[in-house]
Amino acid sequence: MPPYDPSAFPPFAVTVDLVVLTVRSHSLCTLVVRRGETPFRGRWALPGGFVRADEDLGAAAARELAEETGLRAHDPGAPHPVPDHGAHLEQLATYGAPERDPRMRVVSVAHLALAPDLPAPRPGGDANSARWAPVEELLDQARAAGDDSPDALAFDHAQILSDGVERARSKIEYSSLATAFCPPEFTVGELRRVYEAVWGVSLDPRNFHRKVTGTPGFLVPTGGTTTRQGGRPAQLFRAGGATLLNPPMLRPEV
Amino acid sequence: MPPYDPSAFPPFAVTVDLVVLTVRSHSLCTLVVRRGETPFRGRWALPGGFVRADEDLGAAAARELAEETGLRAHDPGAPHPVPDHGAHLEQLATYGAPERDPRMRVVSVAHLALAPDLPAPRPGGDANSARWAPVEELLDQARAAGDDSPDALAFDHAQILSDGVERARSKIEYSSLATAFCPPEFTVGELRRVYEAVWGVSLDPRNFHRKVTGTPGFLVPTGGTTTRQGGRPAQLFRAGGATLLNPPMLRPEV
DNA sequence: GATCATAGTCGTCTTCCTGACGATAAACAC
DNA sequence: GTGTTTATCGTCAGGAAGACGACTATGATC
Repeated sequence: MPPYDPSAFPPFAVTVDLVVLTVRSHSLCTLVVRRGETPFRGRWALPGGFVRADEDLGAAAARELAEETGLRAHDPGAPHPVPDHGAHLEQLATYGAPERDPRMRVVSVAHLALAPDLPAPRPGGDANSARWAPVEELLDQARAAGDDSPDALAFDHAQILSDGVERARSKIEYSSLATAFCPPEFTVGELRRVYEAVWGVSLDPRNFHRKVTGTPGFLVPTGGTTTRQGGRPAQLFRAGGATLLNPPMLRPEV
Repeated sequence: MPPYDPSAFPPFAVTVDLVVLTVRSHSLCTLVVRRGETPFRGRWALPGGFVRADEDLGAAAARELAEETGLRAHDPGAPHPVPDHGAHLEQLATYGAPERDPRMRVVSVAHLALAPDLPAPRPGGDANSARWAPVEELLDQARAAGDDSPDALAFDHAQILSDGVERARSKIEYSSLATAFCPPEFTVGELRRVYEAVWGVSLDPRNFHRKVTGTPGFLVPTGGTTTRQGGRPAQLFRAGGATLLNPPMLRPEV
């Protein structure tokens, strides 16, 4: 089979960028790394890198995630849920404006990862340093200072982050995805605090408890209890097999 | 600024593929073109093509859509809705498995377009011919005959089509997107038949009427009436400004 | 022109879900 | 013990949806 005519199409570089979200001290945080190279040297950016020649897009995202955080990604397409507790990873969207990278044509396939609270990030790859930053802070900076401010994220990463956060906010409404922010065993209160942090609202503990325990297949009790949040001991649960929440959890109007 | 080191990343070709959906004679249909070139010569495929060197991804999708159907795409990011009746166009997902194209590494950014019923497609580009095919027929063939059957879609297009249909099915639940399948003025019954065709169910006309007319901003009456569906004359409506449907339209369990 | 078929529109009733909130339970700190 | 914190159960009113009856206005058929 003859190869394609190389003049028929221009060459592109393809990268993956990661929006890694977690909940730390009651606020939604994302992983950012400081760029050590031009362009945008010294600015914060989402972790990411080039897709290798024989690598699938999802595999590239999983590799970058492991390099930056040590997390193993769950493959949503796997026939059985992976028993150990890795991160949820899904494709978010693809960004390919011609001038988004000043040096050449780069198309970036952004991915969204949701992880339970992690120890401080281990710097790796081309990053001088890495940190968990509250998303509100990052997005407010981009809105207030403009994209050219030294506090703003590099490239179009503010847009990618914004899209990723919106995806997470809407997806926990109608799926069990919020459990991806929790450790393997968790209490109803811990799950409620995840919703509160992601949505930036406060929820009625009694109605929330009724909703999540009344949805078949959403939570399965492990039998244990814990007092790690203080107060009366709470039942421990694992995520059940149900992935869709029907009817959905309603996000309160602001 | 020095260019990137070319050895740091492998070259990719980037294409856009289109899932163009419409409702014809009470069933959900998609546009497919017959391939005139290897690979998969003679097989049906989704329309698409290479992204040009200075072209944004959305612009490439809009260009391909216009070439294949003559439709102009609405830009969802535009500050005001475009008054004329083009198609809804949005990015769907990106497919980049290393062997998805046998000749070289191709990453395809799939887009989803929703259009009102159109005249027979005009063949264009590299397609020998084009047709509207019922999606159930196409997907059943892929499932029954396997991907190597001559009836199956080329490349991974059965997967892309399946993802696009699922996106459309879920998105009309909580948005006013179903109006994109309708002409500029339409009746409640015509809108209901769109939902019925996309979901493959039948809906109660009375409850549907109550739901869509009771949601503020969803439909605005034009004052006219029509009897083009037979029976009692029905009020004509245009799509209102509301894009989100809250609470959502509930898809009946199968 | 009467009858019929077709489609549209308005109501009613029951059931389910949610939001608001009272009350009780079981731990810890002092 | 008292107070504080968190968890859990229960009650009640309001809203939305499913099921379905009733009526209306057109064109088609006899």
